[in-house]
Amino acid sequence: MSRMDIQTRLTEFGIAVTSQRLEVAGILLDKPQHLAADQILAMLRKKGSRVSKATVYNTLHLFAEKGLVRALHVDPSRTFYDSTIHPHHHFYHVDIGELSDIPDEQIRIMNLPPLPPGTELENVDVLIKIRDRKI
Amino acid sequence: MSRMDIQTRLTEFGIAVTSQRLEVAGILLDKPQHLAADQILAMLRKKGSRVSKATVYNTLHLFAEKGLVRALHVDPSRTFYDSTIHPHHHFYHVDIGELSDIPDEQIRIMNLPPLPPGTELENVDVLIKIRDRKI
DNA sequence: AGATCCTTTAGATTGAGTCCAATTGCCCAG
DNA sequence: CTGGGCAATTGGACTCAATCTAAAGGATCT
Ligand SMILES: [Mn+2]
Ligand SMILES: [Mn+2]
Ligand SMILES: [Zn+2]
Ligand SMILES: [Zn+2]
Repeated sequence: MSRMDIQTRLTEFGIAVTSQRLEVAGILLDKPQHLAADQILAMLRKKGSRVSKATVYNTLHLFAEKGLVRALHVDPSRTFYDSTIHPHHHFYHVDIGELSDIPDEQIRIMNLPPLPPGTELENVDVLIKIRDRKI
Repeated sequence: MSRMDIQTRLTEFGIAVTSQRLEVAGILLDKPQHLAADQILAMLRKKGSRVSKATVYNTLHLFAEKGLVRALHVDPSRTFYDSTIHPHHHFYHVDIGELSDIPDEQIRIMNLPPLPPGTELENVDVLIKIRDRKI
């Protein structure tokens, strides 16, 4: 995704463009992936970028709030940000703590229960936990 | 659940009985609920119990490992322990950060995708995120 | 009693995430 | 241009769930 495309993307989602936001988006939106804030910060630093930790966190919160990326709470120790916003579900490989997208989008949930009164649906997450097969 | 029942429960799950473990189990297994370690610690302290923080954490880890309770990673800030181990799914009310069981157990997932090679299924979690209805 | 082994404990430490007050940078009115 | 206004950024202090450590406690056996 080119610098220009990213700029357009931010604007589409109602996010004011700044150089720091372009840098963070440039890393996360590069491909379908799940990255934690500290991983993004490390990648920025390796590139020689000087974006601060506070800004990385602020920016990811803003992106998630505006719907440009999706926050995932799976690993108990940190929040992952998903560059894919098209609805999809995940495998979580518990032995290695790694998250991957479910290729088959055909998962369907039958008999969705009635929601508690006064509430509305935000979204449905299916998380399939897998582990190494023990022979 | 009586003291004696809890004792039996621990033994069934291969957990050596100690007074601290009975106290922690006494609180968590009291009813179907989702509690974080610090909530359990606070409840113990209010009762005048002297179980240490380290023991509460050790104990909950042990319980989850042995299958007596289930750890849930939903709230990004802490781990909740579920006293219900019968397979079931959850609502997560994002506005108030509260977890509740889905009453209708009839949720069914169709078209479960093939697992990555060399892995086996551990379990499937469905998390339905809900929020206050905006009029 | 002593030896062995598991469990508990206080307190220090870790680390993701948040907060804050000061600074920077951008945009526009005069 | 110029400087006032305002959002965005920043370093560093701070929070707090969770973990670690090394010492003490407790049970069981001989
Ligand atoms: Mn957050
Ligand atoms: Mn844990
Ligand atoms: Zn994904
Ligand atoms: Zn539950």
